[in-house]
Amino acid sequence: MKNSRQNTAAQILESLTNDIIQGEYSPRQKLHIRTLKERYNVGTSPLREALSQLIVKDLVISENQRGFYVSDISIDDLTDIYQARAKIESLCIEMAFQKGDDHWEANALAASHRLNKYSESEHIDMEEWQNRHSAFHESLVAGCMSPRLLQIRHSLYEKSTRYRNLWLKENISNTEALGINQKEHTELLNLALNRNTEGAIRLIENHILTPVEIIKKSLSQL
Amino acid sequence: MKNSRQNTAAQILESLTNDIIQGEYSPRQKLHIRTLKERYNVGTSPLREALSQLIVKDLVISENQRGFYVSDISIDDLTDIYQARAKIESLCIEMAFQKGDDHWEANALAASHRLNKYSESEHIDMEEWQNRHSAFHESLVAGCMSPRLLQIRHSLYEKSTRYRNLWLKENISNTEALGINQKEHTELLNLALNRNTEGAIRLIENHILTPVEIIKKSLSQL
DNA sequence: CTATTTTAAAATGTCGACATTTTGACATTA
DNA sequence: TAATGTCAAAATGTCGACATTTTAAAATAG
Repeated sequence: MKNSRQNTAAQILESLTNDIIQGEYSPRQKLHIRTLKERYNVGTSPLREALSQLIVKDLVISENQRGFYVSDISIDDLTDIYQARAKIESLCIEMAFQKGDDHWEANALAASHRLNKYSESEHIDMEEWQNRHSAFHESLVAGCMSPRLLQIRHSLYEKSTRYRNLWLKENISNTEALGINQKEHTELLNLALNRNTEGAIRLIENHILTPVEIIKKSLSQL
Repeated sequence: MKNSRQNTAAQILESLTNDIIQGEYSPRQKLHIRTLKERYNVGTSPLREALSQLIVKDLVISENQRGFYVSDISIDDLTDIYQARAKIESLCIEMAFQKGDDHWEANALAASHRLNKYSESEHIDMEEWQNRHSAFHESLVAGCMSPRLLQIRHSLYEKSTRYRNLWLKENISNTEALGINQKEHTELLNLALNRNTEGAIRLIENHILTPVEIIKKSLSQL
């Protein structure tokens, strides 16, 4: 298998993005070209191209002649990202409430159902739950019909995921927060169907910002 | 002069970003590696690293084994970008009104003064005017104190500049729009000093969206 | 004459090599 | 002992070369 539809650089970018977000590499960690080449079995060029893209994505920084490092984290940055996320999500929700049509409602309803059913099931696989969870929220914001805002939303989500995973590493699987969430989700769906903008914004901002204080504590213990 | 503090890739990135935004290359134009190498006097690696970064910045797209192209433009994209810009700018303004302190006010006042004085001067250099203009708006949003939102704002601004320059190429220097703008700017400053959020948001959204219809017309004639 | 196949030229993406710079251990000096 | 200087090893960033793929023009067939 010589060629997939992606070139090597694009593949490495995916892997590296994932590995950084998942905490495979720690903040400020040096990313040695030599080591990465061996690990991902690639040459210099595609690797450096991927690292270059990660710079623009704010996951990596570089200093001339001193190589690449995983971006640092901080409580200030954590706060900033989550607050920006909350505002952008509100914005998308508000626009979706104005523009959303029958299909948007139907898709949100379906996504909510999929999340609900899985949340009530016996054994819960966290990854699958995450998928259905983000699918539900995505179904709601999709109604805003703005590719750029959705793109911004995604990039902020990626950055926040890094912080959340950092915290999850220490607190393996807390299923009790899940129940609380579930109520919020069905409530959010109803607010959407009733086009209750104010209520939805209040709820979603709270929904997003809730984890911040918990993660802050984990973070300040490092 | 062998080394500046920047490496070659970073330098090319600046040049290329500028050249694409300034319309040196047209939308959908093929970017031949060979040609670019000669034009910027660089080797393959740093050039491709710069192009890789431009992909993330949405100014360039690439197809595997088929090279790099300048991103396409469209009326839908134009509309989306400007509307997203208007919303983000409003958001920054709103937060700045809440968080802004005396220094923020002072800086805004100073920037407004610099813009005002230059707008009234005899001979106006467009580039200098642009600098003072964006400096004024930046002084206002700076009060939001959110690096991430300001970064998002900047990247949207860059993208919109490309469309505006596309239009400017056909309509060289229209100074009458400048007078109208000037009134809006002093009004915006007053709204800021009085923390009139609603008024400021209404004004700034209008201020940003005004050029859209004009650019649309230019664009649909291509 | 149009449509398909063949073929040569051009372009892309990847690799390894190399010059330059940084790093960090060791020696020298105050 | 602390501070500075020296030097070899390691790492970075850049280049040109090459295999593979795409492109587009010429040749062939229907």
